[in-house]
Amino acid sequence: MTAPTPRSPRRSDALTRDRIVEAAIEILDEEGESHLTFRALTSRLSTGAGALYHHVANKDELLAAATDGIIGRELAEVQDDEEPAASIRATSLRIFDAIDAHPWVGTQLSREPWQPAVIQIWKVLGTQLQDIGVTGSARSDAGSALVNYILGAAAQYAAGARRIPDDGDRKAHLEALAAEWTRQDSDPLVHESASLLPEHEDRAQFLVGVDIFLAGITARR
Amino acid sequence: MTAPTPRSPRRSDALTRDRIVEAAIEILDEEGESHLTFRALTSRLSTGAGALYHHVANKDELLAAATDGIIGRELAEVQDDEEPAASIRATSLRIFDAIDAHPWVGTQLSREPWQPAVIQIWKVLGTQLQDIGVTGSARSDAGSALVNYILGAAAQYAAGARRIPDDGDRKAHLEALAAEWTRQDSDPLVHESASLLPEHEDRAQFLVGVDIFLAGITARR
DNA sequence: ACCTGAACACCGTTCAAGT
DNA sequence: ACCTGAACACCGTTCAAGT
Repeated sequence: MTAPTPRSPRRSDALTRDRIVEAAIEILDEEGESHLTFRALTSRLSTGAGALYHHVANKDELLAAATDGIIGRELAEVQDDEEPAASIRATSLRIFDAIDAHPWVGTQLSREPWQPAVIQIWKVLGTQLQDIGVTGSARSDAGSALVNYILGAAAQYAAGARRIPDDGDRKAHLEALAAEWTRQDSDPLVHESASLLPEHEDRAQFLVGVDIFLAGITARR
Repeated sequence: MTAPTPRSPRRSDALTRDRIVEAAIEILDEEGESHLTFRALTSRLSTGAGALYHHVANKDELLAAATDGIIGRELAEVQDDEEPAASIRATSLRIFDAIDAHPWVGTQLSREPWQPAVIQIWKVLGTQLQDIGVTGSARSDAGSALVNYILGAAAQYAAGARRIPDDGDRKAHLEALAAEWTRQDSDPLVHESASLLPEHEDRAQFLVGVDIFLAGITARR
C-alpha cells in the first residue's frame, strides 16, 4: 500500500486511458472505422504516438475498450421486467440499437470472443436465462446460441447498414438490390426473397429471431 | 534472339483469376490471414502487383472470392436427407467444419452480408426450410435467424480457435482461462460457466444451437 | 514518469513503361 | 492485352531523446 502522495495540480488536459478511449469513440462515430488511426488520435489529442502506447497496449485493445464503453453504458440501463422473457427481448434490442447507432461495435463484437464487451453480454443474458428457469449446461448451451445469434445478426446488419444508408433512398437501394438478384438468378426462392426485400425491416426481423430462440429454449426445457 | 523464353517454375501458365484465388487460399490456409498480402501473392505467383489488379478489383473482392470458393465446394456436397430437419443440421455442420478447417472463412463471412458465399448459404438453407414447411415471410424470418446464428457462431468459434489451438494443450488453456474468470469475478454464474468451460466442445454446442433454432421454428409454426 | 516525434518496417493500390 | 515493378500515400509500432 502506498501512502497518499501529494500531487501537483492535475493538468486538465492530462492524457488518460479514458480520454484516449473517448477520443477513439468520437472518431469511430463521426468518421467511421477506417478513419481511426493512431495519427488521427495523436492529432485530435495533440500528442505523440508513444504517449498513446503508454496508456493503451495496441490498436486491438483500444477497439475492445471502445466497444466495452458503448456496450457497458447500454447494459447498465437494462432493467429486469417482471416477465423474464421480456427482459431478454429488451436486452437484445438494446444491443441491436447500440450497434445501429455505432456500426463499428457490430464489427468489433464478432472479432474476439473473450473481450470484455462480449463477457458483459454473456453475464446479463446468462442471468436472465437463469430467471426463465434454464440452468447448468442447458444455460450454457442456450446462452451460447442466443449470444452467437445476437452477435451474428449484429455484424450482418451493421455491415448492411454501412452499405445501404437508412435514409430516404433506402427503399430505392433495396429495390435495386432485389432487381440485381432476380437478374442473376432464376431460382423462384431467390425471386420470392427479392420481392420481400424492399419491405424488410432489420429491427423487427432481429426480434423475430430472438423469439424463435426463446421458443426453442422453452420447447426444449 | 535466342529460342524458348525462360519461365520460373511456378509460372507455367497465364495468370487467371482462378489461379490468383487458389494462391490466396493456399496462403490463407498455410500462413494465416495476416500473411495474405499482395506482396506475398506476387512472390508466390512470380508476377507484379499490377498483374493481379488486372484480374481482381481489390483485396476485399479477393477475400470474398476465396471464401466463396471454400463454401461453394462444401455446399456442393450437401445431399438432402429424407428428414428435412436432418438436412438443415447437416448443412450447418458442413459450414461449421469448413470454418474449422479454414478459420479465415469465419471472419470473412461476417464482414459482408451480400457476398456470394453468404448468398449461397441463404439459398441452400432457404430451400431446406421450405422443405420443412416454412414459407413466405416466415421463411425469410427463419432463414435470417438461422443464417445469422450460423455466421455469428462461425466467427466466434473461428476467433476462439485461433487463440486456443485444438491441440494437446487445449484443456490446459481452457482451465487457465476459467481460472482467470473466477479470479476476476465473484459472480456465481461466472463461476459455473468457468467450471463448464474445460469440458466444452464447440462443435457439439454449435449443433445444440441449431436444434434450439429448429425447435423454435417448429413451436411457432 | 510521461511525453515527443522521427524512424522503421510494413501495407494496398496506381501507373508509366515494357512485351 | 497483359504484365512489370517502382512509386505513392498511407499504416501500427518502437525508441532515443526530451521534460
